[in-house]
Amino acid sequence: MNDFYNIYNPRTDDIINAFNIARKNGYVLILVGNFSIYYKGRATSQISTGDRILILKEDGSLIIHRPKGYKPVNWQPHTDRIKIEQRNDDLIISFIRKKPRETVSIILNKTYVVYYGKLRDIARFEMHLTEEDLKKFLKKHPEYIDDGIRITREEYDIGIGKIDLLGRDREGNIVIIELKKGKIGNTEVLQLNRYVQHYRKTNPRVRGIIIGSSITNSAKILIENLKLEFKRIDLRKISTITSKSD
Amino acid sequence: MNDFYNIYNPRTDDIINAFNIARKNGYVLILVGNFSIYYKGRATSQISTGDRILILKEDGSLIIHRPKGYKPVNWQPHTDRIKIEQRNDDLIISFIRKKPRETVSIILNKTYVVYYGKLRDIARFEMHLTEEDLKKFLKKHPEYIDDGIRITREEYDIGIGKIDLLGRDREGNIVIIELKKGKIGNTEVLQLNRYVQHYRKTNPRVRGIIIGSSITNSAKILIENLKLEFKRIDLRKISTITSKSD
DNA sequence: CGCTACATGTCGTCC
DNA sequence: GGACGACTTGTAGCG
Repeated sequence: MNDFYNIYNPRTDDIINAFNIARKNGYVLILVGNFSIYYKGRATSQISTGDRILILKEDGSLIIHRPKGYKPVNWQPHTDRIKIEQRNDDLIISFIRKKPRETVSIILNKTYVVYYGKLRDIARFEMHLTEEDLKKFLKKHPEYIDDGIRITREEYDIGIGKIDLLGRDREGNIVIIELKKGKIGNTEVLQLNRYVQHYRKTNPRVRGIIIGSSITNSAKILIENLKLEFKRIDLRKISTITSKSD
Repeated sequence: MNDFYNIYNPRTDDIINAFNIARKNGYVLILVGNFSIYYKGRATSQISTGDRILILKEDGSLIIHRPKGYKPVNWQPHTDRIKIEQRNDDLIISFIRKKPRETVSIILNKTYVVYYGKLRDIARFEMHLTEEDLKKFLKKHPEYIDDGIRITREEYDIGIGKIDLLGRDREGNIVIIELKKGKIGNTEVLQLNRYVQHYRKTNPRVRGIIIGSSITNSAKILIENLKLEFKRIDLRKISTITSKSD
């Protein structure tokens, strides 16, 4: 990282300059300062002055953090335009997004430090133990779902939604399988039931199986009422098998 | 902000020191450097070296950002323990969370800058145009839902979920109202239907009304099939009324 | 662009 | 602590 600039207690000019240079060159800019924030868009929000961290990334994503909490207090997944205004002693910076129309504005009271520079990161991010992995595993090993099940389709779009895995059991029943990595709740059961109902309109021989690592009591009752099935499968336990056989 | 420390091209000792001081004093720490990341927990992930920004907040929340994108590449909503190891020339820092058991580890290749200090922010965050606001408005002005509706309950827990607003119309029907600030999809319709079914088990005279600013085609069809109602209400348009009458 | 469903979702809130 | 639903959810994937 050759180009990296850092300004302590920057003057208003310095801050404006920093934003302009960062935007022009595709730099990441970090500002730590004391400011208030106003948001207007799908919702509205406001917060008076406090010490916060602002990050403006090279692609225009904006994240503002308070000293506590995982989530940013305000943000913008993408900013199309930045407007900087000087009003008396204040510096007002507005981050504008076009769709949906949303604006995050900050009124800078005091800026402790601004720094900006080119960050280089071309690495590929890899994640595992996702629902996708579970699906791939069960497609290869349907016997973990139930004996005699054959998978015929994957991510099958039936117009009203997508079926994770579709198959047949050895009695010739259609088997609709809904996967969840984690715990099953009512929402997930209803999602499966909707697909099952869709098939049962034309064919009564339909089974619906929901797969997850656990289930809530309420969902368990719902499953029984709707004549569906639950199968407990923990992806983390299976992962050892996967790494061996794959 | 009196205590604010900043180290360029810090040595390994400096980095260890910075983390220790930050943790001890409840400081926020920001590190910009080149490092790889490993995550193991509910899922697993890995990414090789690249320039990234790490923020460790005073409450132990950890956020690691790449130079692009709104979302952090890795994170930890809370870290219970930080383990720092020196292995050859590498510095390995692990952020450990107990429940769920998850670990984010970084292997530092190069650290450009570390800074840490006390950030003070006691302001209250205020948000409006939320579903909560919509609910309050409609409780006061049920005529916006339909003529002759009287609201009797709010956030009414019926065991299988919570009904946003419960009321009666002038024909004596029970009216179950589900609110959404934004667009209605199938999930929301099914949620409402579940509550309606629950009531219809003992009483056939039940109406279900779902309120939102718009609706997907698929959800519209589903609503008709299930004999439910959709009412378009845009909170942003209503907000002018609210500000006048409230 | 609309729609659907995932996510290490996180987070509040109520039981 | 578990369950449930909102969220400025964001984001990918598909038609």
